[in-house]
Amino acid sequence: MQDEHKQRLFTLIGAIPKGKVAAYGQLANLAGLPRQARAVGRLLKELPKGSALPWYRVVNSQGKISFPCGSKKYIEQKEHLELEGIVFIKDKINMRIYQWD
DNA sequence: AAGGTGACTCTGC
DNA sequence: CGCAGAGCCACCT
Repeated sequence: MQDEHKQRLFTLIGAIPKGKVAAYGQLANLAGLPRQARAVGRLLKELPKGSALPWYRVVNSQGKISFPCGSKKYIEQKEHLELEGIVFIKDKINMRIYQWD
């Protein structure tokens, strides 16, 4: 993946408003990378743990967290989101309401 | 160089 | 709502 695209993704993710979320595929599209939702996931995976990027505002298209329910990562992400006012129902959120745009 | 993998997504039952 | 199957595609072996 090109550096240019990585930069665009970083910028986009950093631009997600507090209290809103974006799907992997959505970000890929906005960055000019159609059909590369997985690339977004890879990028987030390689982030340093102390990154300032709001990686937790990225969920899958179903409005669910892409980690095994109950895992440490899962809980960490969920807490961040709830702290911003996002409400979980049955381990998922209402994308109609929270999706960025 | 061929095959496996996965922070994905869509469709259908 | 849940599970399965099938695309999809950059990376790693």
